[in-house]
Amino acid sequence: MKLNKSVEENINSWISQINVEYKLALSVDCVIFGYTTRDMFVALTKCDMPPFEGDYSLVGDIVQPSENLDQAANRILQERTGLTNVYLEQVQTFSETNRHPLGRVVTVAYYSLIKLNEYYDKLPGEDFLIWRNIKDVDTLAFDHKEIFDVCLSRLQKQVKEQPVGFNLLPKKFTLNQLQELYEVILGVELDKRNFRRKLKSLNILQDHDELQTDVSHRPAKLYSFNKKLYEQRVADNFLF
Amino acid sequence: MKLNKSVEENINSWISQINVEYKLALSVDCVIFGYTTRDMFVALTKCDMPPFEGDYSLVGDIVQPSENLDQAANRILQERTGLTNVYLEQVQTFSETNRHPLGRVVTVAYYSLIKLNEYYDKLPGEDFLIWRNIKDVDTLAFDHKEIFDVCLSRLQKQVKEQPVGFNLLPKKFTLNQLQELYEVILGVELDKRNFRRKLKSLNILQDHDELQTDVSHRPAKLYSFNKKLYEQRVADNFLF
DNA sequence: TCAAAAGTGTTAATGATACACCCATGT
DNA sequence: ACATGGGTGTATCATTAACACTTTTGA
Repeated sequence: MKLNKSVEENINSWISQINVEYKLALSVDCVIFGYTTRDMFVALTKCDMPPFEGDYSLVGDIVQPSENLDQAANRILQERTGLTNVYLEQVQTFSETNRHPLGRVVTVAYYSLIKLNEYYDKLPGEDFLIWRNIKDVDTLAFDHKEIFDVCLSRLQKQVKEQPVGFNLLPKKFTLNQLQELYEVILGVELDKRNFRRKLKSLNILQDHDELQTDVSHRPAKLYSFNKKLYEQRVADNFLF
Repeated sequence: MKLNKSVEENINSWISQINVEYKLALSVDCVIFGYTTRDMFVALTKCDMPPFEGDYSLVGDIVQPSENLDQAANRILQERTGLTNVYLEQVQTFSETNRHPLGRVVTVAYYSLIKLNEYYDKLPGEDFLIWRNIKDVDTLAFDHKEIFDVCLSRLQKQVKEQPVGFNLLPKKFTLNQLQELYEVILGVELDKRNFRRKLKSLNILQDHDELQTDVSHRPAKLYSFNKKLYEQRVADNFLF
């Protein structure tokens, strides 16, 4: 793999990890989706690598010899957000030979889902991780815009087929919060009554007979996702 | 990556390609599905690598420095079957650190679809590639059984959402041939009248006003998949 | 004339869509 | 009392599922 000389001279956090003796480096790039009321964000970080200085990139890292891809993705999540037990989903592997200026880096894309409300105080400051509204993502370093688009499409598909959305809400939530989440992810408006009928018919929500507090209007009932009901339903029929 | 000494000593077709200086090798493994009337096969090859001597494995190879993953998959297909322009779909990347006895090999799984009827005479002999009925796949070398299962599930899902099945049939086919294909892939029986109504309503088939020949019963009409109609339909609404 | 697969319609059930008003709470 | 979001039902339409007989051809 030929390296551009001017690129080789630029030392940064990546070059120390890509031994030019390797034929190939493997990395994991995470599209970290963070949700908070009515807004979906993606975690970005500033890129200091030519020719992408000043651009933003997804967060990623080289896969270490001792770890598999899921472990690498979890480590990256932990290092960048401090969070463990985050929902992670492998999406696709990107391998264009010239996709990385430092040499041959094949990257495995993951998306992950984070409740920004709940964990915001735990998350590092703005200069370490930038949370960009997904509606405002235009260009990114490397092929990261393509990776972002593919991961967002995958999320949109999965949210219609599997109960992944609950990873973006607090344990207990109202039906309207859930509907708003679906609307933000899918970028469409949904009918309130049809949405409720649909979700209740799925029979995967647990009613806690508990109400919202601290709202200046009629408080809504709180529900939670019941994994056991879900698995039972999957075993019986299909779902969604 | 520590190598088991007894394994290191066994020279075979892989060890020459996995330089122990690399931290990691990247490979592509293909689940090559071949279809012929009422039967779906997968291409296997005999494995001579301890501890899997005598087992069968999927066909795969190391990704070369000059090629991306799709190119590697196409090359493997070409080398093993002689076929080009084969339908290929990247499925998932497998990365357990101990999945390969010779060291760290991360593999990207693809599935591909081949018309066995049409190309059977072009395919290499039995000792080079073994075509095993997918119903008879039990154990495979490495983690290849898991890869096979994941790829088969993916095919079953995609065939319900996209027009991939047509890659397994000759250009012109009868509606019953198409139905049999779906039944074999999905492992279920379908209702003839409902199947026909459904497919005609999709409006992606072209009627050639042509009949089967050489059959000892009433000949069926021949249809072909019309890509333009399909793309138009995708542009308008959704599909399937 | 027989065997073998081709071809064709209707009904019932289910799921999806469209749509408007009253309710409970805090201020 | 008012502003805010919470909560509910019905009618229509589209899709899916279940089901059996006649037709055409070659042997």
